[in-house]
Amino acid sequence: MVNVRQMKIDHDSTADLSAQIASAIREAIIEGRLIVDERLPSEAELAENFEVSRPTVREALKRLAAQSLIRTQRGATGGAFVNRLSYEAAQTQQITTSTLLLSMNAVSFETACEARFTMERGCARLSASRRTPDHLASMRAEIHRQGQPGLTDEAFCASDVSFHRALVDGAHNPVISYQLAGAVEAMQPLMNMITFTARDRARIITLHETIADALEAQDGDATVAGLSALEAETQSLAADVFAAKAARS
Amino acid sequence: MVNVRQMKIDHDSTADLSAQIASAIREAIIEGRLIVDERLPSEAELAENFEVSRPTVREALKRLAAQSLIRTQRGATGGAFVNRLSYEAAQTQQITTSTLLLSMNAVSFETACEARFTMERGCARLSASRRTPDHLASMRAEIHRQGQPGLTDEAFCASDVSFHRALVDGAHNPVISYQLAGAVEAMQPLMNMITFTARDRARIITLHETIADALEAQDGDATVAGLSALEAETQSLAADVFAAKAARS
DNA sequence: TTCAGATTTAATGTCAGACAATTAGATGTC
DNA sequence: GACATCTAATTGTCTGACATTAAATCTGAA
Repeated sequence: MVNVRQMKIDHDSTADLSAQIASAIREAIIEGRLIVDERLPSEAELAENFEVSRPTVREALKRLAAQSLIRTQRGATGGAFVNRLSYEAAQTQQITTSTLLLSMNAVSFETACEARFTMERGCARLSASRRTPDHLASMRAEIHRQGQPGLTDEAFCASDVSFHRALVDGAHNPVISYQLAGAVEAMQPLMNMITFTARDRARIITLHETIADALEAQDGDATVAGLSALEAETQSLAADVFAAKAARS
Repeated sequence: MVNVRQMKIDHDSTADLSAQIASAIREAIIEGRLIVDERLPSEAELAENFEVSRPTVREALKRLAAQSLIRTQRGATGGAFVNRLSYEAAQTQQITTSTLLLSMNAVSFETACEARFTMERGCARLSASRRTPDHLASMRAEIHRQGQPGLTDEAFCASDVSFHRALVDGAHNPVISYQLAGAVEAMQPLMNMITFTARDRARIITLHETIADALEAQDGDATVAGLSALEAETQSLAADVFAAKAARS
């Protein structure tokens, strides 16, 4: 099972050697030829096997480390080990990628918002049937926070994100939570561009309460309806804000 | 706007210098202090600014390159440039991460399958109202392929994935397509563990036809119902297969 | 004047060798 | 047996050099 030692790369290719090496090892991990917690050969050995220098091997390993595919440990029994990709690490990456994707591609608020609510509605029924008192309590706590005077717009948005994540987590399916984390969190920078008047906040809070009530009653249809109403409210609010901005400039 | 030149790191920290440098630059990109296509200072300059050697800077840049945050170009006017994260690159990353997450964490077929169908149902209504003849044609083509004799199980699964991606793309929302790509594609390795009898395939194909018909009729409710039936069928099929496997061992 | 080709130059890509820092385990001492 | 020390293996970092690439510049001839 010392597969890494048989891997070869093409020295005549124009591509970076470190990129090629990283790809080769990445493939081995994805295909299961390298299993979780297995130790890779030392940097010196890898350098010899691939017939490159140690710095080149190190660049390749750093690429893999950036994707959380490996971790490194110093010392006598140290080395590079295949990492178990945790839900947490995967979520962090997902959020970073989603956030950048939205901010760099001029994705309209409308499109991103629609995506988020569409997927949230998908898990609304599951959440309605599985939500625990814990999740309800988190949601109620966020609603309460949202109503407090003196709250900045940014804090209001952050609380909104927490509210929605609690809703999603209520489905008790870690894969859903992971997938939706990106969609929910990536909206925050876009939401932060909006100024919420007291009336806006009141309307949103009322809808949040409607949704929480529906979940408490384990009423899937009502939860979906509440989310749709919230989407409509959010979209119209954003449309007003962006129209005003466009008019000013 | 030469912000990178003012960034500093903590040389006394136990953390890798290259990781610190990568984080600092990553933050700058995420926060928009470095904009798309902007050129970073040369490796030599970065080394001087951060007070580290060039190899250390290079390791940091490779980390960022692995996340598609930057690209590098050789030559006189070359350097490292902030990358526009494309939907394509983001999707590739998402699929890799999702696939690894499922394979490394012993996620049950049941959980992953539920996640996928839950989110697909979310976008079913959008797809029903927006699908184009193109999408319908792709789906019909995949259904036809699935019915061909001599098709391997692997090819059957691949076609199933294509069918579902066409359904998702029918929503005409790139953010949804991106988010669901991971959920849909990551199921493939799990599906590949199943052996499909001719009768199994026939049942699945019938359900696929039901779904395609519902989409063609722009009937959201029927699409959702079709997906639910397909989920039930898939789950019971998988349950049988895994029960048989457990009994044999 | 203009264009093709050679030259320059500024970058990244790669290499070799060295030393520092860290850590597990072996060794030795009380 | 417990504790301190030494040893060895490994990653982290540095220095300096050369190779490769590609844009910009210069040069000379049509």
